[in-house]
Amino acid sequence: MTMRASDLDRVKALPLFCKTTPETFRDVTGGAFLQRFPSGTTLLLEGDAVDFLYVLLDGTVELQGSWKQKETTLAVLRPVSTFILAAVVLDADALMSAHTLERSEILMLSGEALRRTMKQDPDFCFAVAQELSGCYRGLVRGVKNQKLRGGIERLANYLITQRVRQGQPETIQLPHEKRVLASLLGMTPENLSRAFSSLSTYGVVVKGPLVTIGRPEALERLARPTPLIDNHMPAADTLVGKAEAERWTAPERTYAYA
Amino acid sequence: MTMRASDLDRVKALPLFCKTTPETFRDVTGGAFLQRFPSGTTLLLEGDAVDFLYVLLDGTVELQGSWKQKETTLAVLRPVSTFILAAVVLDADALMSAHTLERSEILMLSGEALRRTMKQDPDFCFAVAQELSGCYRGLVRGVKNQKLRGGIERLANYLITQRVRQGQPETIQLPHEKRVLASLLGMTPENLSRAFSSLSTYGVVVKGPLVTIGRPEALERLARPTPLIDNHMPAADTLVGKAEAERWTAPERTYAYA
DNA sequence: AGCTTGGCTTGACATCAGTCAAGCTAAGTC
DNA sequence: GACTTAGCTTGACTGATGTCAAGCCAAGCT
Repeated sequence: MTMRASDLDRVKALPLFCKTTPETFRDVTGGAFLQRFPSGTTLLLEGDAVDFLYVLLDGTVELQGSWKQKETTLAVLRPVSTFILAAVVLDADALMSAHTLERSEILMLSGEALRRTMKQDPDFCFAVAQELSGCYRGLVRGVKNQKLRGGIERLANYLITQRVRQGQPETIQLPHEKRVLASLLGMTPENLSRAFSSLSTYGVVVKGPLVTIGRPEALERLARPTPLIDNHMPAADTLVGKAEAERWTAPERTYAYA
Repeated sequence: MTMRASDLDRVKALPLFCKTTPETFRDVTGGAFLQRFPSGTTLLLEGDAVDFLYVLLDGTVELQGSWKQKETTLAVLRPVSTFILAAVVLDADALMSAHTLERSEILMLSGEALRRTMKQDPDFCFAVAQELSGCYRGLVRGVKNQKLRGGIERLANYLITQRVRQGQPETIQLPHEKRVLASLLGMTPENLSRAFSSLSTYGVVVKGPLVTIGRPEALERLARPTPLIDNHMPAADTLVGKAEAERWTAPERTYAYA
């Protein structure tokens, strides 16, 4: 409940809000409240009515879908991110469940206020539409990744993307547990292990959460990343949303393939 | 170029436009033009800049993604549908290519005009946001379908969904070639054939494009459809967009499973 | 009618991915 | 420091899916 001014500043800096007028921002954040959750808390279950737009300010949140005892990770979020925007806009039930992977701080904005404000402020509404477009395109990339590539190729591309986001170091750090990564990549933990070991041929060495990419060129020849699937936007100090990430275009690079 | 008044009426009836003022509708459709394409025409390639919002008025359009000589079908559209809305809103490159599967009539609306109008008319902008949310949720369903179910289960659920959309007849008609269906379901044509034959155990009989579902209950026990993945909205006479389909909630039914 | 074509099917095979069970390792506990 | 636990890894096995090649069938053509 206690909300620091700095928290609101971080929300205001989100692409969704960074161009809104102070009045609109006040309207949307009106009945908002900040909540802290321990690790492993379920925030939302599939099928639940969605009353709030969630903004992750600190910690990690996993979005997952399930069917017949099986579960799959659809996304792993890090601060600062919003989630379940689409369900809020349509005032519909959630299609995925959300739970914390670490102790997290989450700001909850009234969905009703958000919809009302959208109808009043066209600039804000446009920002929402842009954010939704970005989310949509992120999912299109995900479907292509899933349907067109095999497990090892997905892992190889994941590593390359992480390397770019972390500033091209020789050794990158996996941002979450391997079992979560496996689920995100659409494979079992056992298979992820095997995929890692088969990448040793390409100079990849794993040591706990640390992955050293000895020969990036070799890995890229296998992975064949393309801007039409992989968003290689580097991590910036500026906060960036799904929409901005989608507007960004890759610099000249050796994408030799269609 | 020749555009019938009835064509515009059908566009106006789309959920995107059905609540807009005549002025806004005129603004958006201002520089629009209608074009006819033969079967097999490529409308758009992955990576192309997107200058228009496309509205399919007649025929069939396939959206696909590709990587390394492989292609996969992301959606098959029938009239009346819009496509590549997200790319238009962000003024970004297309992530999927589009081509006609039949002779088609397509209305092309200026993307620039659409974005301009969104910023002027909050109600229209809201309708766009709703449509985008619907598209997003459709993709979430698609990812869950792909990652959580096996090939046979995907086919079984596809058949059940078609049965609902076609008004629960005993025999349904596949709306497109089997090779397209295979790609849509994320499998090879060979495997689709085998999947069909393994469904014969559940009362499914295939005769060309006609599929008879002899024991729907048996098929449902295998398929385990759920409103969190499958959108069983019945085909209505009223034109329906992605957003409306998402707002619709399933009637009481025997979803005995989580 | 005979021919050609494209789409679909079938079989044999190779490859890939999931499952089960056991063992390893590192972190936290007492 | 020994114990416990959770996460990860490894191996053997099974089942699912892709690949290649051949054959079938119906539609359209000459």
